[in-house]
Amino acid sequence: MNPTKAKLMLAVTDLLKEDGIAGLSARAIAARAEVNQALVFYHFGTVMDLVDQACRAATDEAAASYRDELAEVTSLSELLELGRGLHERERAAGNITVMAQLLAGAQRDKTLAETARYALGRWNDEVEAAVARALEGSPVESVVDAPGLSRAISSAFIGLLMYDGVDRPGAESAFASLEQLGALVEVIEDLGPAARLVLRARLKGRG
Amino acid sequence: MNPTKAKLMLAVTDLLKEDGIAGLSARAIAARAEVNQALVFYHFGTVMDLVDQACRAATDEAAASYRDELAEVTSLSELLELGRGLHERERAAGNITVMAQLLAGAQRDKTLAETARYALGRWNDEVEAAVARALEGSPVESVVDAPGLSRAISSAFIGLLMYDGVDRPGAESAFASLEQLGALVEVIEDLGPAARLVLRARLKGRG
DNA sequence: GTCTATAAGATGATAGAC
DNA sequence: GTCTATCATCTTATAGAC
Repeated sequence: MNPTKAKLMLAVTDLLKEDGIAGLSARAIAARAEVNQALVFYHFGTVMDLVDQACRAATDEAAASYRDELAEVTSLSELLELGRGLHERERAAGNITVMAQLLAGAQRDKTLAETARYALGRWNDEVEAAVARALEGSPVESVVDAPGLSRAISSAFIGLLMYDGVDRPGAESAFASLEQLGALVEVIEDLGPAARLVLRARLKGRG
Repeated sequence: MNPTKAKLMLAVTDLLKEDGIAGLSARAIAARAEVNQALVFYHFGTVMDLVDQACRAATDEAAASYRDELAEVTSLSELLELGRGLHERERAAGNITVMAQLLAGAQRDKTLAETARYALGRWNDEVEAAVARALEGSPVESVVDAPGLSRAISSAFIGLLMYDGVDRPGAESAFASLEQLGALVEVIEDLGPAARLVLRARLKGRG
């Protein structure tokens, strides 16, 4: 990989984390990378193509870095614990912030929408596998499916980190509540077989 | 209210819903409002002041329109049911999309961050009251608090609607999973007093 | 209050020297 | 591959006619 290309791609995600998609421009990116502005177009053709490649690469890297950790998850309790740590780290790392800004920009730009879909999918590949394992043998297995739950977790993280950007205490209390509801599910998970049957019967009677 | 001011303010939220914060400009807003570009500055001084006023007004109106509905909520089941309808309607109305774009833009602009904080707070005033009522007497009352849960619900909605923008089926399945987990909480809510005590005891043993 | 015209600067993108 | 210089076009914002 050409060092200038690498510098430009890194500058994109840095700026996305700090300033968001709104103020992103070829000149801002080049300045951040300490590189001549014309090189953006020499190496990537258009600004959007640079953003696309930078975000895909960053997503691949981020997903891979969480891969081993997610691979060890075998229960909802472990998933919940991992979520707590991930939330803290993501505040500093900003991978989810990049995704949130991608989603915000996707409304306008179709190229960006495609990039966002890729990032969402890539991220989900890792999360869904862990969720599926955590759900296995759990009494809530018959209630929720792994594809849906993993996407719910992802979107909740995205919403939470955006909320965090303007109201940190509020986001903190929101996350605490979600954790407590998660603990509730854990309690159910630890229920005896008799209680499980009662629960399953009651849930059957609903939507 | 001056009709030109009103047209400009409406144009802002329309554009925010359709194109997002990224492409927003005085000229685009004026064109959408079918009004001369210079009138943006005559009436509002700066573009950001126009965006600020437009979003605050739109938030007040949206929150008020949901107020009566939220006022009738007295249980988690009702809250869950309202959430399903709200999700459908918000996809068309776009009030939450406006908030998401506000949050995305807040990363860069401090004025926008203040606007986003206002919108989040205004929205929360309505939701938290309903959540507090729904939680009253519920067995989960000792587990989650209304301020935290209402903010969790808000941020989940924001994340879900952003997800929806690029992957509708994915967002749909995510929402379905959250609903099913909500149904689980409902089942717990309907538990007898003996089961409640067991649950409370088990939860005490945790964080 | 609304218009035209314009200033002063930022933007994406390209041509051509090195 | 990198630079300077430049393009047409876009941006916010203002001055002044009506």
